[in-house]
Amino acid sequence: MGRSPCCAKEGLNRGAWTATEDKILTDYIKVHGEGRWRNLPKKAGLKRCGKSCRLRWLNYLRPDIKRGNISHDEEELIVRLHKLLGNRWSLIAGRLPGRTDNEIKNYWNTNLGKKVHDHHKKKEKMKKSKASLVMTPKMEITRPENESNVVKSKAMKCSKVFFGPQTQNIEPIDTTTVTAAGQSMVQNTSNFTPIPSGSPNGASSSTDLDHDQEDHGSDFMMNVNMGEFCLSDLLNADFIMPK
DNA sequence: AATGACCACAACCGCACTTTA
DNA sequence: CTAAAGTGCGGTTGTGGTCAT
Repeated sequence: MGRSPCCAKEGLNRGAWTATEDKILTDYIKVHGEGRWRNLPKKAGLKRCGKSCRLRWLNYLRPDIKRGNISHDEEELIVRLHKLLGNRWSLIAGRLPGRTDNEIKNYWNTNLGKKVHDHHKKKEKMKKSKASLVMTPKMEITRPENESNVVKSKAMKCSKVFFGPQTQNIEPIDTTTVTAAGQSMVQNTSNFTPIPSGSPNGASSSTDLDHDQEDHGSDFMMNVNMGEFCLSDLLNADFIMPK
């Protein structure tokens, strides 16, 4: 089915936004509210594509945007949420008040991604040196680098919950609701089992990026009620899938 | 001082999902 | 029910700033 392009490219401004454009957009949204992005530029008198306006507003002009460095706590939270959710930046951003998906994505790509990657490499090295000392055949189950136990991003908004065979005794989770903003919500989060730090299976320290050992549930699809997590929970807990 | 490499981040693009007529 | 419009999301690119040579 043919689709008209989101906006005619001719005669539209591109690139960095000027202060005047910002002001026009902000004023317009203050009066008319968000939404109707496609028509917004025309009505507001902006020579911009609607998408561009939306992005500018969401990532930069919104009054509740928190600017400045990502704190250590936020960083830890991002790492954990990424481990859990993969590249679903909007969901991750939803747990970090004032932060945008774009900001987190950028931060990940420039900082955390590298950190985690390096960390992974270190671990691989250590594993290898250990393995060369004591080598048993079944230890050679390897997984591609960076593979995580997460639902693939862009896979679609999960509205169904699927557990692998080992989870059959789990009570069915309530159906999910998807809000207009695309945030998926699950009413029941009890299927996430937070393991307190220091427990046999848990990571020893919340500052440690090393959570590889929790590669449980690699074949599950589930929705997460992120609305019920809070920062402290996430910082003090690791996630495993129920068995 | 000039310039090339690298980094950070804003903005763009295309696809997929949702809503509407 | 279906097609088209509207919107959101994640990946990628472009650009300005900083650092190293």
